[in-house]
Amino acid sequence: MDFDRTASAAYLANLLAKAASRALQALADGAGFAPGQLPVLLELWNGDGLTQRELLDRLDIEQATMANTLARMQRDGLISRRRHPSDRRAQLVFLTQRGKALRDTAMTAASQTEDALFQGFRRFERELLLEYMRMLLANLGRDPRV
Amino acid sequence: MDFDRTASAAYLANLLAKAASRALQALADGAGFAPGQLPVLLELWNGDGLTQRELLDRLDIEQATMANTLARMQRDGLISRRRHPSDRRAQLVFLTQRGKALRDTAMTAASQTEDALFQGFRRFERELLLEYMRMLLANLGRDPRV
DNA sequence: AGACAATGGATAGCCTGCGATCCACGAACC
DNA sequence: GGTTCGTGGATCGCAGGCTATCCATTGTCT
Repeated sequence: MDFDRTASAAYLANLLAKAASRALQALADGAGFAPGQLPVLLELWNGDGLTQRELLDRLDIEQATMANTLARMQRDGLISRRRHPSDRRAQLVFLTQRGKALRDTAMTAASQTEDALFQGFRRFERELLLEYMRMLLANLGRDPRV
Repeated sequence: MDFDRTASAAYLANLLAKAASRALQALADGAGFAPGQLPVLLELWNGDGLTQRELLDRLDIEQATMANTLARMQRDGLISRRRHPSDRRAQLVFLTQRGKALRDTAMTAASQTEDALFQGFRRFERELLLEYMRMLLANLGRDPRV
């Protein structure tokens, strides 16, 4: 009883995540952000002034990871944090000018990565693949909700 | 111009890799190995006594990562290393009894993870999805060769 | 008001990934 | 035979995941 790695969705997903991250990183390096920061940036471009908790509710990463990612983003000058007006435990996360200015470049980098991935795919194939992936996630109880 | 994370293969692949790794880990923890060690174990069950270099040629990870993974596996008592008979730079990697004994448990854990992933999929859908994922990898120059 | 539970975040320690370096040995070439 | 180049591995420093804890504050309940 053998186990063929190349017939394992878990293994291929792992390879794919690594490869896509490297591809994105190649574009992101010059722009001044890291792949792991993109999801956070996407949320913030959609409206900043959120607490860490609110960001957490929108992304599928753990609180500890978020805390570290935000710390790196602050170090890199992408965000700043201010005290919450009424809850002294919380902070609000805002984009800096640099963070805001990154938007177009980063969006382009993300789109280019997607396009590279889907070279040679027909539209319906692309849609189907995405749908399958969402089904796998749902099977693991990870609905990429909304 | 928005960017919908849930319509991004890169993002979904990332989620999928994380979720699958967690699912596998839940099963692997009791068995005594870590998810990242599975690919190496699979190669070694297929025939041990390889050098680090030979393992590298068969897996898609970098040398530094392999060195660390092997160190952890040795620490955990899964492998042992002996000097290469004719090349004093190299070492040969062998499975310990514990490493060999893990095989059935680990294979089962891997299969169960795959089955969980593909719940509700028809056979041809499963095949198609795997094929699409391999195509994406090929587009990034990462043919999971052989 | 006081006690206790719940919540926002930070931190520590681990795994898995990467690139860059370094060291030791082997191979090739004068 | 010596110099130079290449190769097998280890190590460092960092990103980004995770769980488990801890701290401070807020909320709740009597």
